[in-house]
Amino acid sequence: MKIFNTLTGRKETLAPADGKTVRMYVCGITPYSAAHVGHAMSYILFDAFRRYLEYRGFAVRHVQNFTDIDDKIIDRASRTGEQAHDLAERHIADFFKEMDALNIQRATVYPRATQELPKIIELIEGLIAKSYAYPASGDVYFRVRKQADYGKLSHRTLDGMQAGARVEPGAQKEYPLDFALWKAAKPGEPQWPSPWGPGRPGWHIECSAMALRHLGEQIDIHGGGQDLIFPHHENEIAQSEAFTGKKPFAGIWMHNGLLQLGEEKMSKSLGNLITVKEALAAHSADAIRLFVLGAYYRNPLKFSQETIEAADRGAQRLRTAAAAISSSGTGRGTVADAADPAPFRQRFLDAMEDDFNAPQSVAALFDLAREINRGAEEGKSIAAAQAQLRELAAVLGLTLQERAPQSQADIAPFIELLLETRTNLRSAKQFALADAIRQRLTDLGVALEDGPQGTRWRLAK
RNA sequence: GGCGACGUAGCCAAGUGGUCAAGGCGGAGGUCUGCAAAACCUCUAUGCAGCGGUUCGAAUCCGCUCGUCGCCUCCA
Repeated sequence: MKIFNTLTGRKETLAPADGKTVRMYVCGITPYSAAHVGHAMSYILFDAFRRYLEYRGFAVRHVQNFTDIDDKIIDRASRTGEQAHDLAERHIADFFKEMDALNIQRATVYPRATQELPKIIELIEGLIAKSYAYPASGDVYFRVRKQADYGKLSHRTLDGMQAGARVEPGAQKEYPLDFALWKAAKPGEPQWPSPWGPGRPGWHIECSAMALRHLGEQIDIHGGGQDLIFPHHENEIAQSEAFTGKKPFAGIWMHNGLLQLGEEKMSKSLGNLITVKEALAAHSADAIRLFVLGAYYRNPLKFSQETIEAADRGAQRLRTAAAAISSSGTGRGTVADAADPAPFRQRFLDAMEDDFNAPQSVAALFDLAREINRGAEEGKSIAAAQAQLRELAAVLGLTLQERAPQSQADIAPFIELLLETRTNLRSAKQFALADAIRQRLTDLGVALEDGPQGTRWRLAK
């Protein structure tokens, strides 16, 4: 499988060291507020990527962090009067709930920054010992100029960055672009003891520590949104490679494009967001996943009401095909052969192998759906094709389940009673009454479809 | 100011040197149906922001112009 590597700017073959286990680190969230669809996009993409790797026989060790201590959390907590820790844990719990609802597989490990202090301190000490870092009044900074290849991921130079630097040079820094590994605690802030006094880790060091501790010194894939390339991932490389002396820290750097709402990226700081919770209230997980996977992961994607609704209908189309019944079941069909899913599977795989081109894989699924529907009309056997559709859809994390299964079980007998009555009315050519029942059910979100084998119903959306 | 992307049909979005420019949604017509829905069939970009250039051949490579976005500060 070939994957585009941000570091080299080329597609490269994914080849885990032991040939079997892919060690993948994906940057997680800072849990100070609700997750939005942009986060969902990133995690849906990496989830589908992981599912595909597993489908192809790789084992995946997937680590995703929580930055559960940082300025924003402290800030938010001080305003609400909540403990920083409680605030973070509350959002982490919500995050899990929402990711589960999106059918995102749990990572192997979810380390939290606040639970990795020993490793973080070990790293900082090591960097100081090698003079890659220096303490200054309780802070510790990374010496950016000490590393000749600093900037290689984001393809920048120190001079270029200084030109338009908006960073105000900290008084303690030797050089304006040096970044904090450790921040001295201000009064009242959460703090941990360290050789440089009480304080807390800087943003970037936690990820290096967690990756090193949970995956090893050299990992296969490091992923996240494109907005993390600089400074976050650049700094992670700097720290990790300086500490271990081994390059590359990550074999492939994989970055997803950002979700735009209107003409700007959806982000917490801009406040133009739709939360995952809101999205899930109105749309199925399949629809949200289809929306995300319908675009190439490295390109920006525009979110709009119209687009997500298109995904709703697309998801329904796939479900309908997966549940279709061949007309041969009625004895009408005469064709003995079966719909052949093999070419569609091949297209699906070829697309995924070439830099995880999910939109082309999705297109193959839609074409397979058409093949199934056509086969059903012609009375072909479609069971194998439907099994293939479900299997490949599952690789993308699509369930093809109708929504609201639990309430469906409860209301099913009542709906069926109504359908029975309506069927009798239709037999008696009482169409006005029959249509009235159908209309009322439609208004309540129950869609009816009259077919040669009787009336089928489903919950709409 | 520096760096990096992008601009493909009404909308979303693949394609990135050579049979027909994927797929979804929407729209038009048709088949089926008591009607509807679903499904199926046909159609919906002689053209890929604009202008030059390279090439036997370009949406696809190069240059310029216009427009949009991202990063350079927290951010998936």
